[in-house]
Amino acid sequence: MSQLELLDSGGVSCINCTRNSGHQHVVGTKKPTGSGASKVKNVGEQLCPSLDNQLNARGMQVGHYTDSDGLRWWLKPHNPDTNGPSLEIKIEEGLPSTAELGSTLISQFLCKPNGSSRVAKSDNCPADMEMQDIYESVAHANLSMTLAAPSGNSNPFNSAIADEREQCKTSPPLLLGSRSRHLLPKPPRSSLGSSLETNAGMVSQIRVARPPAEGRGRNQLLPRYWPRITDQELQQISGDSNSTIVPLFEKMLSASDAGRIGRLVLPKACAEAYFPPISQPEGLPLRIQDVKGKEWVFQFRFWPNNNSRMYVLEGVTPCIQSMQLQAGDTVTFSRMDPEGKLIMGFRKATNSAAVQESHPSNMPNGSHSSETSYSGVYENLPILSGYSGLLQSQKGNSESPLNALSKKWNSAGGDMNWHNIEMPQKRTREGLLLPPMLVPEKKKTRNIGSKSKRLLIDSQDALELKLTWEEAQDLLRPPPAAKPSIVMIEDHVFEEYEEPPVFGKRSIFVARATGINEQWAQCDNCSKWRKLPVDVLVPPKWTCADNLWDQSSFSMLLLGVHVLLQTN
DNA sequence: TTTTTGCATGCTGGC
DNA sequence: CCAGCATGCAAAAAG
Repeated sequence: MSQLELLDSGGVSCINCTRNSGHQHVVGTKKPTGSGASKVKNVGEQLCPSLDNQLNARGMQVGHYTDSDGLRWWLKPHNPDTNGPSLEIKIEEGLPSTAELGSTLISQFLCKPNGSSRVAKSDNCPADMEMQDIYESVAHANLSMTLAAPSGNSNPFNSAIADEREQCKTSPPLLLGSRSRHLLPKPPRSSLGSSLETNAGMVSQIRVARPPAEGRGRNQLLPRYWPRITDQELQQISGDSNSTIVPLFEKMLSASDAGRIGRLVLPKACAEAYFPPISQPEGLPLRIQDVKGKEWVFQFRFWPNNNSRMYVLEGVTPCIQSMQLQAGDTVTFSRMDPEGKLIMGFRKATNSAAVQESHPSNMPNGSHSSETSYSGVYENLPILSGYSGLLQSQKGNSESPLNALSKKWNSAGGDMNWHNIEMPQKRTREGLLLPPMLVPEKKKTRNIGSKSKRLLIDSQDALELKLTWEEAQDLLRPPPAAKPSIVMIEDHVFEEYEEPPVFGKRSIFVARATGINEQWAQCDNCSKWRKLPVDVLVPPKWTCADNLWDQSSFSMLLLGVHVLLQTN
């Protein structure tokens, strides 16, 4: 087992022993080469200026989002310093899962009536044009954002590497010149009008997969590793300090990761992008602060593997145990700039079926969410709670969105099945046509393979669809010039925008409900609108006679956005 | 005998 | 097809 040494690092609390300061956990350091605990010591003062400072100075930091351009921000360069060094945005592997799902879903909804993989232009669709911009920026632009090589030997890890001598000796200066940089977009913010702007604080809690911070390598991180962190969590991490928290990546723990071996396999691209470069298999000790403020030193190393490398963090068991993590939970890695300190957070997979067996969700409405803990703050972070909207058809025989979706879910040959809209997996539903987020997948990720021992389920997918709708809300906002017509549904006033961008046979109506926290559904029989409990799942076919009150929640309806699909 | 370690194997998803 | 990665497994080390 890994050695555990306590070295003087000052002011670090420790839960494995009762003392609160003056020592430091050093784990995973038993190394034949001697690059282990015995070599771990306090990192010296910064030897190299941090590139991140430069980046931050260029507005590249992600700690604070103030822009309100919506999803476009995600996918477009954000370089306020147009006179700065040459930047190109690189989106090599695709969109973040959320953006991918969201924009793709919307595009499928709105722009792909024929199931085309391309986004068709639509001159009578301003929103479409916006989305098309997004798509084209993604589809065309192999946007590579590379910061021109800065001078100097910047090292953002100077406070994370436990042994700076080894680092400097074995690792060349970061290949900053080749740093591929991913823009750090703002999370999608609803621009749904004044009624929602009053809830800006809530919006900041939207959990989105953020395109990761600038990395060193050229490898684009897979969206599943993109950090999902809310603005609120960022603020919790940074606290009142001037530090900027840069979400780096996250990883769902596999059974192996969470096992007793104490080896956390790191995604190669993440390791190479955000952790210090290592040239020797034994790697180097890496100092990481966990959510409780404790500092751990893990051995960051790699194994040769098929002419490649397999990066691992060794000695994570005590840390994982202290966080009470298990397979399916997610660990997150962030960097605190300008110190360059690595921060390790976690998010419990409360919506994991496997985890639920022992940790049923305590969400009062049964909605499944995830909880991220940073800096010792562990609390439920409601993901768009407090609002529900309507996702129902227009009156008459109009096909509800859910209907449309469910049909597609069950239509293998449909032109808008979930596979086509780039959900991670095919979405075939049985029984109640639940939205994907509410139905456990037989095979959600590669973690759930043929091997029964693999326990993981993907807690991200559910979130992704939710985010899809969050982004949908952002995308479906009416054109600025659109003037709403006021309609009354029951006693509630809706601003209904009926400047229908026509996509094939569908028209889109976006209505903004003002000040409601209710869910309404239209009876398929009598066409009358009924107020339903927020937590009720509304199936595609719903009549007043249906008793739905004890169904699980349907949290796709959020922010009071009323998305109406109408068949022309 | 148990645990740790280093590598191998094979599945999976992306290209 | 191939890279990535979860996990298996055997050898080495430790108890």
